[in-house]
Amino acid sequence: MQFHIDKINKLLDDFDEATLKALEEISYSKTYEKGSYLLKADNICTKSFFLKSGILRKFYLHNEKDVTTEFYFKGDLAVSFDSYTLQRPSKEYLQALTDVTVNTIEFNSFQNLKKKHLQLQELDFLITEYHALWLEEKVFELHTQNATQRYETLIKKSPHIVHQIPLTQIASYLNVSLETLSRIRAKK
Amino acid sequence: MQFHIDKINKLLDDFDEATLKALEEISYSKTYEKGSYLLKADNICTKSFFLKSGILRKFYLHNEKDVTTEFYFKGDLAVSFDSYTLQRPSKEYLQALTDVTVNTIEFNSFQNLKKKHLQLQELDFLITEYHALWLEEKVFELHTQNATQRYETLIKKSPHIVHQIPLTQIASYLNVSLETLSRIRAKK
DNA sequence: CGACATATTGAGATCCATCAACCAATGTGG
DNA sequence: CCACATTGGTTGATGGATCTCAATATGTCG
Repeated sequence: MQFHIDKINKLLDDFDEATLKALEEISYSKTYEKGSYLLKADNICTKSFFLKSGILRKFYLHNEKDVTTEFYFKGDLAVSFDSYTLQRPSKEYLQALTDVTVNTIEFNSFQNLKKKHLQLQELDFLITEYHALWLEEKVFELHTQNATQRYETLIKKSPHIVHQIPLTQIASYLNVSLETLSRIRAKK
Repeated sequence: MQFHIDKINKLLDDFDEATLKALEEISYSKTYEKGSYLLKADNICTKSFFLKSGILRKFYLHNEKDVTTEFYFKGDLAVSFDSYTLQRPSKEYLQALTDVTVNTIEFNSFQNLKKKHLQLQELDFLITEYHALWLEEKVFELHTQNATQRYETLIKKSPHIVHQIPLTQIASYLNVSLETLSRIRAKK
């Protein structure tokens, strides 16, 4: 996985002046207050959010409970993937867990820019590949690990999550009840 | 999802003569006997397989049991995604469940061809997107559905799987024990 | 038919969700 | 600055879903 991140960073380092400038021209900075929504269900995800500071979470509602699908930190790129890709209504919400500053790029602007800048096509491709690899790992973990193991994997991969985010949301991210997660932690 | 498949088909319909011809030149047909392996774990997945006839399955070993990750039918494209993408050793096996005929394309040949043919870049991108969408759906199902519901979803989405494939493998695909799946079916 | 793979059924064990009570920390209105 | 509400977390008891182990049945093919 790290290998793939390096690939993306290398591409970014090699970006043409022109490409960089064009990207800057279509992106704009925005801040959101803690608790507010960058995207709500039933709306189309027409923007991508590059997180400059703060924490985001993505979730959907299922049987009146929320299921957290991702946390985003500084440097992460947040979208509701299927809504963004297919430009259809989202099942997911994007919410600010803290005050947040993002660089925003409109889907349409980016698509237009891609036509002129081959490096952006490459970038988009690598990011999509990365997302798919990430999802494969997630499915693998859901298939092979129990609640305790999933929690341990999370700690190993993203120790910062455990320190900055309420247990309730971590539990829903791990697909475990709050109580079970609490017990898992008590055992150590 | 269907929308995205249509998008891919439309692109294929619009392919240049030159692109089509180049593709044909680097692909070759091959047959495998029932039970044989197109890819084994620890090897790098250097080929993609376009299935012309027969059935394939993809799986990995975990605690001495196999976990089936996918079935492939006529018209499907089979690779071990992370091994193919990163060109690193595979955790997964690709096995012929029946006698099988595939069109094979080498990873390297395809990458070279992509440089010259923009339409192939587009195709690769759309296929990767499709794979990611597919995985998102799978994670969603694992999070929200119990064994019975997952089985029903499978029947609805891929009724042919249930008729042509041993229960043992369907069970491991659904992440359910053989016994539980057998009971689920008995209840109907 | 006999042998081997595949599927069904039963009984007990295990993991985890749910429900409910409780506690601690934080915030808020009066 | 206190009383109370709210949020987040812990703990206990119970039940349900599903796994595991074991016995039996069914199917298939040389």
